[in-house]
Amino acid sequence: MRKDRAKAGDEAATGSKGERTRKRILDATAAEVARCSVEGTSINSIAAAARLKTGSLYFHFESKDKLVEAMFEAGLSASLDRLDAALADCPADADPAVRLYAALRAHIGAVRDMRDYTIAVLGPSFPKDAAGANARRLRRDYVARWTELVDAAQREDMLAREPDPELLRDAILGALNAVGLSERSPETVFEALKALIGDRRSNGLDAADNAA
Amino acid sequence: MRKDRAKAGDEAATGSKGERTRKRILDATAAEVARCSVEGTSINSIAAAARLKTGSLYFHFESKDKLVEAMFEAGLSASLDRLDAALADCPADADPAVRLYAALRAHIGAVRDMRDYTIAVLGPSFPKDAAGANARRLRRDYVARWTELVDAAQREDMLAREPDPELLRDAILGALNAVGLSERSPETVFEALKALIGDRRSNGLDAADNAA
DNA sequence: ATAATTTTCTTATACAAGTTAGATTTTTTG
DNA sequence: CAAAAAATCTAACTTGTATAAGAAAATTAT
Repeated sequence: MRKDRAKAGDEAATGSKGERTRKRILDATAAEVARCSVEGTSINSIAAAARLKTGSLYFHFESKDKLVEAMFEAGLSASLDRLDAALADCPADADPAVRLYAALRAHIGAVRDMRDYTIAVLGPSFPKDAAGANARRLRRDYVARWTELVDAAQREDMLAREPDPELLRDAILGALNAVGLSERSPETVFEALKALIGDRRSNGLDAADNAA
Repeated sequence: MRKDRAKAGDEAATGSKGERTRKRILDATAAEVARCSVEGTSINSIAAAARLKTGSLYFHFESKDKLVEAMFEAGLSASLDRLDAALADCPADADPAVRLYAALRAHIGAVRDMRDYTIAVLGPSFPKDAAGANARRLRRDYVARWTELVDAAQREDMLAREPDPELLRDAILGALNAVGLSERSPETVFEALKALIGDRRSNGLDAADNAA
């Protein structure tokens, strides 16, 4: 009955007891879902990971589906917030490469800081079709940001113009997801993606590397 | 008790009745796993999709795990065969771009011709750690081919040299998987990937587009 | 066609998962 | 500290799932 206020990034042991265990349950859900995908995780394992008995979960969430959905929403809205913050840091009229690189770093940073949530949400486990209207909307917003970035990059000839922007966006996000979860340092991962995506304007050599 | 002979690409209604239903079961498994991931699919739904009663599956496969594993093996070995055939068609000393593009086309073609198997195997559902030693070996072989391709491309300066080849390979495969399942025509998909990957030697304009 | 064999169906069992309701404990509040 | 509220536990019930064994049907060979 209580309105949600818990975000995925917080760390301190703040809020009432209820809010704290609610957060613990969401964290546990993210961890389990990241490991076993949504159908593969039982509410038993979630409860165990949250140091609760199975039935107790139902005081905080009315069903497994609602719980998973809440976890998705928390992860997605945190990722989206980070992305928007990063984009707000560089002016809208900045070079598309700068903005695109900022987005790459934001995504990689999100993976680093909220690994389980990110894997659950952006990674293999996410059920593109099920997963509640709210989560779907957040995810649509997230990829919409990338569509804009790619589109702008194409208009400025940073990226090839021929391919459909949405196809190119999916390819970039696919690469990002595949590599974002790697063990390497965020910088290494970022450099690899930058090298893959490239910049048609700077022929051969790299030049535009001025990010926030 | 019968040695396996059914591959994933065959289409004709050939072989004894047992082999035909065995194939039907594998197809159904691929379809269900592609839709719901491995833990999400019940042996009931597989049986239904194969027009059988649940118990009858156990005449052909001794357990759900073995069945899923057999499906993985069929899909992987078919994909690998296609990739190797495509690579055999262009000489080992061909330009790395030509070989890389051939591999891209082979992968996209595999997705097109055996959609469910490919989604199950290369897509989100595949359990990287579980899934039987045999399937794991096949998958290792598959990505190994790509490592070689990327490595060669880096040596010839088609791709940037700095990024770790395995990181670059993962990024490319990630893009490939994300976009390979798209509804667009294989050519469109291929062109988008080619544009993303690019060729550092042909600055700006495209030139090397002579594939098998 | 008849027998042998292969394939499929039926039925039963055991277990795990999601869920609920009520008792019990903990936390908060006056 | 006592009463109210919030949080957790216990112990069931329900359903679905994987699997096994034997009967029934369909295929194949003779």
